[in-house]
Amino acid sequence: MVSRRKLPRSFYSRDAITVARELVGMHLVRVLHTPSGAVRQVGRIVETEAYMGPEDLAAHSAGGRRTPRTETMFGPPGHAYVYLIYGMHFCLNVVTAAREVPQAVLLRALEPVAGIETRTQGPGLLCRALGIDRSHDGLDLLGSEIFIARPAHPSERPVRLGAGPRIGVDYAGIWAKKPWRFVDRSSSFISRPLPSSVVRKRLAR
DNA sequence: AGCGGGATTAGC
DNA sequence: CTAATCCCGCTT
Repeated sequence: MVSRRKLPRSFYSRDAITVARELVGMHLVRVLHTPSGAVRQVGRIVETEAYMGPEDLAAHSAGGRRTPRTETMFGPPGHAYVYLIYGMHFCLNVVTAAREVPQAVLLRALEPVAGIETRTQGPGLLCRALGIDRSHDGLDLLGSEIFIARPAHPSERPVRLGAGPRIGVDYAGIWAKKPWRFVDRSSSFISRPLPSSVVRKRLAR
């Protein structure tokens, strides 16, 4: 039963970098409760990004900025932070750390496992495929609508973790260069390949 | 009130 | 490379 493997609050009660690394390979589960039953979608998380809060200029919570939009990030860990970007796409994040510590992990891509019919390679596409929007902001990820679980069969393909700079945050100066984007290098479903310099560095070892 | 821009995507 | 599209955060 998947629910027994649902990640506990303690998993999210750590810094965003740690959570972002460990979320790669986990299963994101979306359950649509309809009058005629429940529809379950499952995707393997293959790409994440950590946003470290006040000091991280790439984060929405940079400088401790607390506004109606970012309020959820200041709340307890293990909840969904969903925002609208470019007037047309939603992005799903997982709140981490602790109350008053506005850190989060952006879920950037999934590899379909069950019930996913459209592309999930990119944060906007991921939300579109799972029907996630601003109405899910603040949702508890230990609930039954959206949650994350450890794969039922650990014997499946192992994660080959790779890291590189985060996407689309060039305005953040040195923070844009931190290797806080994590991908499963064994997956062909990430939104974009890691920079060649990173790959070269890894191969050179 | 008004204004500028964005943790993206698709299309030329 | 650029348009699309609109909410939000900050300035007047």
